[in-house]
Formats: sequence, structure tokens, C-alpha cells
Amino acid sequence: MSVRVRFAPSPTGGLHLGGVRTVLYNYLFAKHHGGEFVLRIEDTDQSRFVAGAEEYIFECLKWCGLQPDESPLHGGDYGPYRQSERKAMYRKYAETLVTHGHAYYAFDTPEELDKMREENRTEKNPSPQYDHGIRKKMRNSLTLSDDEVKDLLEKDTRHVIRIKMPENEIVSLTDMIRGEVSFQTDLVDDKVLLKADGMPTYHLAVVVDDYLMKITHAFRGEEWLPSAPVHVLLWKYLGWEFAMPKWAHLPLILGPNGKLSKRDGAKYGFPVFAMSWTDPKTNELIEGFKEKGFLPEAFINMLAVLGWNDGTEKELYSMDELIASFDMKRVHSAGAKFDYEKAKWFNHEWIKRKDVQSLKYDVRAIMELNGITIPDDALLEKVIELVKDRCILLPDFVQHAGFFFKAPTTLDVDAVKPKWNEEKKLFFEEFISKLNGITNWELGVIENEFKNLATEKNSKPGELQLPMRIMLVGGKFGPAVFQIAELIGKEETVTRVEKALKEF
RNA sequence: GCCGCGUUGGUCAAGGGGUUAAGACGCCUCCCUUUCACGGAGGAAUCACGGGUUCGAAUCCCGUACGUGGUACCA
Repeated sequence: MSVRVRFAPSPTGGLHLGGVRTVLYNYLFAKHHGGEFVLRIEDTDQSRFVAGAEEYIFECLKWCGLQPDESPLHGGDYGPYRQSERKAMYRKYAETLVTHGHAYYAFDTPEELDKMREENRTEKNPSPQYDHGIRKKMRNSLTLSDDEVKDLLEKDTRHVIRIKMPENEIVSLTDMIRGEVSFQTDLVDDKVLLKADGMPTYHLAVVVDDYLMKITHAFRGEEWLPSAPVHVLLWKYLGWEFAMPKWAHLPLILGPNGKLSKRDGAKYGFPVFAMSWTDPKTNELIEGFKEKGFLPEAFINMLAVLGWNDGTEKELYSMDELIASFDMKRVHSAGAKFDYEKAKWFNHEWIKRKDVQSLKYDVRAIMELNGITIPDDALLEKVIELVKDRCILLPDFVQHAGFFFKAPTTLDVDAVKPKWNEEKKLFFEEFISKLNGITNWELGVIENEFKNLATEKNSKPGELQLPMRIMLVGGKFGPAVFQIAELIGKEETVTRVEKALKEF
């Protein structure tokens, strides 16, 4: 089976969770079957187009590891890949539909449409549609005489082309996730196919593009299901029924209170975009998963299993593993509520499972961003190995690894004070000289000196360890104290103890 | 309003006529650790409701409720 699958983002805003998951499922399905993944840009609505949004989408996909085989960037045999650049080819198909009686010219002005909606609006029908009943009362090539239509067309009158929905038919399609879905054509309106500016609407464009680009499977969000009958009819009316792709309408991703909106990020304190996005209207910067400190592997893993599982207990998947086991039929039909806690768990697991070498670059970057310079690469590697178990998000490395490179600026004095006394102070003063005497600076030696001195002084080593920790790291966290001492070196250890002694 | 889609613990979910109804996140308890974690052992918590069909229903059918999407010259 040859498989070609497409994702069609519109450059109008940030790439949110639902969008990334749609690309992901498209991608996984294509790769699972050894097929191609095509990226087509839906930019037919000039008024909503946002400068820079297209590049932003490419970057997000790159970060996620979802590179298309064909796109405006990568080329291929089926370009152009932007609908605005394919404008010329749509009109021809729309007119074919008109000549075959499956579509018609409509000359109604926006004002006339408003008037129609207002006049027909009732309590029982709050949003009247331009449908088989209404079209008989409007100004279109169905109601006007041929001469009038010809005249209007010759005068270049603004008009659209609408599909002529059949009366009293049932259109059904097989959805790979939901099975058979049927619609009554009477209840679907005469959707505009070609807009007055000559641009196609989504309905015409998907069908034409999918046919011309030889798309075999069309996967998109559930919000498209209600207009699917229009698409099915178009495939039939254009004479391409034999080539119609297999459909799958993916479930929605929901927020804590219903549909996940772009605002929810600010509201609930978690990101909704793959990468940060600046809203051009408000100029507000909305942080993305990347900037929050997520690993792309974790982000993708989390998204993949939000609405899909392979039937086993496995939850942690690499991209290759996802490709190997992905099956569209096992995608849930119900929407899933996004759980940020679980998302963080995935990231924690991925930080733990990734090796030091592949973590190094990101950790260094986040440290430098926080003013911590790392002179010693070998030390960084040891430190990462030591602390990665306790880091959930990348920025956690700042707290858990920062003190290896930079002395703590504040000490949690309150944690020590209640049990602090002259005896302990003397212990540490003596310990400093012991430390200075150590010639082979290693873990076991340091620990032995500490314990021996404690026994000598008749105190419990355990009680002295907490103050020691606070002196070295500033707070109640981090790996074993003597391990820290070993890594930061003799000089630094002594300096930190001396400095802390003055503060206690 | 109408149409579509959906409904298994707080969340993600397995299971699709007979199960003690898996597992994961989160929460709680204990062990490990005189820090924070990791790790280990336990625990609380679920089939939306009402009718059928059946010896037997979370599972099949019909209603209801609720959620969600569509109802644009937006995608």
C-alpha cells in the first residue's frame, strides 16, 4: 500500500497541542506504512494571515522532529504547497461543477446575506443557512435567467460559487476511528466553494489539493466532521470518487474546563503551544513547551498517548517506537482532557532515560541563561549524571546543579539555627583544618575524616551532615554531601564552610 | 434551535456479554535515605442515568442527561 498523508496548517497563530497531535498522527501513520508526509499551507484567507506564522510552524515541526517529505521548504513533485500559490487552479474545477449542475453562481452581497439571516431568524432557528430552501429566494444562477447571469458575469460582478446540495439524500462515509457516519443532505447548507476574491474555501481546496497531490489518507480534527459530507460529495461530483482518501477525524484535546483554548495557558499556568508565540494583536508572549523546559521527545511521547495506546501497558515511546506501533484504529474517539501533571511526568522520565551526552547541550544552555558559566565539560557530565533523577523540567538543573559551579548566594540559615551550638561550630572549625590536610581529595577520604572527627568529638555524624549540606549547597536538597564536596574541590569546600560559619 | 460526535476512578486509559474491572499520573501510608529526589511495598478512588434484550450487561439496543464540535465569502 502506498501512503501519502498531509497536514495543512493555517499560518494564523501558534501551533497548539491539538495541532501538533494532528501532525504527529499523520506523520506516524505515514511512516508506519513507509509512506510520505506532505505539508500544505492553508493561507487562502488573507485577512487572517499573520506574518511570520509560517516560519514559526516550520520551526515547531523541526523541534518536534516531524519533518515533512514535501513542503514549501523541501519541495517535491506536487508543488506549490501554499494554497495562495495554487489559486489559479481552483476556479477551473469550480466551474466544471457549475456546468455539471452541482454548483452555481451566487451574486448576493454581504448585506443581502445579512438581511436573509435576519429575516429568517427565529427562536427555533437562530442561524438560518443558505440551503436548498433559501437558495430559491436568493440572487443566483438558479433563480436568475441565463441572460441575466451571463450579463452579470460579463460585467465582472462580485460573486461566489456555491455547492448545490442535493435534496433528501443520505451521504455517509467510513471514518477509520468512528466507523460509519451518515448525514442528511437537507440539513447541510450550500457552502461557498470559491470566494469573491477568487480564492477557494477550505472545502474546495482540500478536495482539489488532495486529489492533485495524490493523498491517500486524510486525517484532521473532529471539528471537520460536520463538513465531511460536502467533501465526500465534491469527490463524487468532480468524478474522483475512485481516488477519495480514507478519512479519520481525530478527537479534540480539552482543557480543564472544556475545549482547550489559547487563553488556557495563562489561566491555568501551563503551555498550550509547542514553542512560544507572540500574539500579534496584543503583543503578548505566550510561553511554549520548549521554553518551559520540555524535551521534544517527552512532548511528542505525551501527545502521542493522549488519545492513543497500543493495547499494552507501555507508555514510554521514542519516535521510532511510536512509528513501529502506531495504529489509527486504536485512536480513541472521545476527546481527552490534557493533564499538565502527567505531561511533566513524561518529561521527568525522559530526562532520566536520556544519556548525559544528549542532555549536555540543553543543560549548558539553561545554565548559561541563568548566569552560570561552565568552564569544565567533564565536571558538567559528572554533575548531570548525579542530579538528572531529580529534575523534572530543564530549568530544574539550575537549582540542582548550579551550586556545583557557583557558590550559593543565600543559605537556608533557618534550617540550621535551631540546633546550632558552640560545639558544632568548633567541630567545623576543626574540620576545616582536617580538610586542608587531605592530600588525595576523594569521596571516601573526606567522609572518613568527617566521621572520625565526629566520633572523636562524641557527636553523631548525621546531625552534622545537614549543616554541612547547607554550607555547600545553600538548602536542603542535592545529592550526597561528600560527593558534592569531592566534585567542587578542596579549596571551594573550605571556602564555603568558612563563609557559612560566619553566617550561622 | 437543528445536526454530528462522544461519556470506564480527579486525569489518561485497558477491557467490547461471565474479569477480584488492568496499568499510568496525581493523592495518602510505610520502607530506603539523618537533605531533596530516585527506587521499593501498600492504600483510597471508576463503568453518567433510566428502560429493554439475555440465565447473565461496563460490554448489545432504545431513550434521557451531560459534554463537545458544527451551523461564516474561518480554517
